Amino acid sequence: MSLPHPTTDQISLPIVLAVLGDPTRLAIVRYLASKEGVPLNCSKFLDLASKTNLSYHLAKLREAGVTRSEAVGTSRLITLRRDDLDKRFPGLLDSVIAAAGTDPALPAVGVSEVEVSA
Amino acid sequence: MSLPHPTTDQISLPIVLAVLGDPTRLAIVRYLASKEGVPLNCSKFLDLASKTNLSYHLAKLREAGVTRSEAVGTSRLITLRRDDLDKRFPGLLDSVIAAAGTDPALPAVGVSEVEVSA
DNA sequence: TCCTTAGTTCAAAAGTTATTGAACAATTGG
DNA sequence: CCAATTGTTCAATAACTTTTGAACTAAGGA
Repeated sequence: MSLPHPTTDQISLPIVLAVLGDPTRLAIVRYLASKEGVPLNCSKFLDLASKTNLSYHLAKLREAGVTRSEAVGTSRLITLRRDDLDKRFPGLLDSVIAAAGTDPALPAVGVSEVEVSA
Repeated sequence: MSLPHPTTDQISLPIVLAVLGDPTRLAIVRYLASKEGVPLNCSKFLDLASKTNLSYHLAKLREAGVTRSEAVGTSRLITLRRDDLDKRFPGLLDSVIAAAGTDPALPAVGVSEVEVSA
């Protein structure tokens, strides 16, 4: 870990909700959740926004305590802070992700990599 | 009912999250949840914001589908749309309200009316 | 070393949301 | 009818957020 992250008890509910209230960031979180445990780098999200803009949104997610970003070489490995979020706000992340899955207005997650290694 | 409300399936997750991400509105929702079933009028929230500003925030909550506002005389009776939210996004409202209860950065709810009729 | 890849930073512009006060409308009680 | 109560609307402003492009840093491979 290298970049500044809030500790678990510094995570604030209104900030988490506001951060997840942005469609781009919600899509990022859904994608991370669908690949739970697999650290992803920013390039995985380039279909969602420009590189600069992604940097901005990923920083927001990190600063809110929703994701963890670890610098590895020139990459940032990004993971969901599921354990910490579950500890701090039990059930919240699960219900948000489940809700996103049933909101027909939101795009299906992970559509852009249809069996890449088939 | 008189003012425009979205139907249950028009309720959008990012909009609900963004609306609940504002501290004033989150406080309103927590208060409504603590008085579940009792319709409240705007004056109950005057400690949270000015009258004009409340009108704005209550309209946001209504337009997002979080609350229902019914015009009765010169009052608006405001209730949580718990049934609809639970149907649309199961568990979401509960986990948000529970999370708000355990976030020490948020004020305790319903403090300003300490047994009014004691 | 030089080039490429991965991502950040900065400043500007664009867009959105929140807050305010003054004026307004509608209902109710005297 | 008059006045008070309840809440809305409007326009202005303030404050924030998002998006952009150009310039940058840092690591890794040839």
